[in-house]
Amino acid sequence: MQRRLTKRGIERRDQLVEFAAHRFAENGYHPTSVTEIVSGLGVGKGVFYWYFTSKEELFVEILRGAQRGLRRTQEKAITGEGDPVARIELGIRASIRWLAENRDYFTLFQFASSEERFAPLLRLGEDVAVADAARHIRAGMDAGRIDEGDPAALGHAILGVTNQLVRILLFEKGEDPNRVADAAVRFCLGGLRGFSGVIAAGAHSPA
Amino acid sequence: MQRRLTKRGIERRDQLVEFAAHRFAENGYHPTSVTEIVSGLGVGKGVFYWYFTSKEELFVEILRGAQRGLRRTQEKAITGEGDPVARIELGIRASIRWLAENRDYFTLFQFASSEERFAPLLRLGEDVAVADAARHIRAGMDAGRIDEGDPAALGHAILGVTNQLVRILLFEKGEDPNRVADAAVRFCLGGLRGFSGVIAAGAHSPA
DNA sequence: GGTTAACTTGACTGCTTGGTCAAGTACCGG
DNA sequence: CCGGTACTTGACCAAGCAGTCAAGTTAACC
Repeated sequence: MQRRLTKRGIERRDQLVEFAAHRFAENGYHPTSVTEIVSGLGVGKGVFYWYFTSKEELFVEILRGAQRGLRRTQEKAITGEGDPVARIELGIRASIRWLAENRDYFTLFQFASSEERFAPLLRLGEDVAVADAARHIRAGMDAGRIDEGDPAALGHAILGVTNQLVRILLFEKGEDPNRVADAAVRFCLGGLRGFSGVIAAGAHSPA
Repeated sequence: MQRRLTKRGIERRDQLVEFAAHRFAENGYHPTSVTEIVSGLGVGKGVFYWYFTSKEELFVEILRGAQRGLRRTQEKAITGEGDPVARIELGIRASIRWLAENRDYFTLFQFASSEERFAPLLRLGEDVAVADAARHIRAGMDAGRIDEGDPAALGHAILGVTNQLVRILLFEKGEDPNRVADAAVRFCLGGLRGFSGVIAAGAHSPA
């Protein structure tokens, strides 16, 4: 049950969330202890457990908040745009911008998707994002602008490109977010247009 | 220094590696203890430390072995193919097949890329894979078959699509690996062909 | 100023871990 | 068959963890 927090309590709680998110991203979820989090803020252990029932609850809340933030950013970016393909592009650019500004959350998403206790939540958030994208992809197909295919699968392909280029070009090579977005948009829109026919002989090898 | 192992020792060591890889994938690296690994095999703790100096050393060895296996599979798949675009397709298909057969390693790659002590090794393996792909991409560009762009970035985009579609369509939805490969190849070859021009007005928002 | 509840401290507890090591067993070569 | 080395056992240790809680502090309301 949600306890009533004062202004001071809300500020402390937000501080814990923000600091913990950063430490989890820098150091890993498991290697980061509750003691490290509270020591880093110069407070006692009981403060932590006043606001959260467990370390895991805090982490789940961080993930959920990040997912909401990303989704809001994408929705805001495409509102008012009539062309479905342009909406897809704006969505890609918005998510890349958000990820550029929220590197910690990006890292936490990556970790969470590979640990069974958090993967379902991550998957849920991805499904929401992909369902959002799939609507625009379907609209683009109806307009004859996008090749036939499974909109959800295409949405996931876009997600895969975005995440990988953000991780490599943005975070590891430090390239300009706009250039990273240009590369992602180019590849993804080309991918949505598709590519007919199988080229390679023996591509479907016998089982 | 590499100690001399007997046939029995080699078999035990391989058994530890294989069982640990599975447990790490199922349960997470950190939540899986050395005790759990040796109990699962019905042996004592000392066996583990006879072959490995630490839990971390075992994990690193598992990652390296998996990376070698994936690379060998891709190289075998494209050997003898003259068309660079076909080589790219065959490489994508081979990696999807290998990942389908080695789900545990896929999960471990995902985890490792988000933890700072393992991310550099993962990144190294990815760089090798992408450098391999970039050669074919460059050859395709020289032949006028692939759009201009940074071959390494395009290689990473392919990696992103492959990993995401494998995780979602193959592992979570259980689709046929060939269909997953078809979707990946289609999107990637379309992406390599590129997509000219920026569509959306205001795509480059002011900072 | 007094009362109350939110907020805070940090010692403490029970538990688990990674890693060690003395002693025992198995196997192989001479 | 024996000696030597590889392999094995599992109790033990030091360290650290997540989480608890009695007691103290702060701030807001009357």
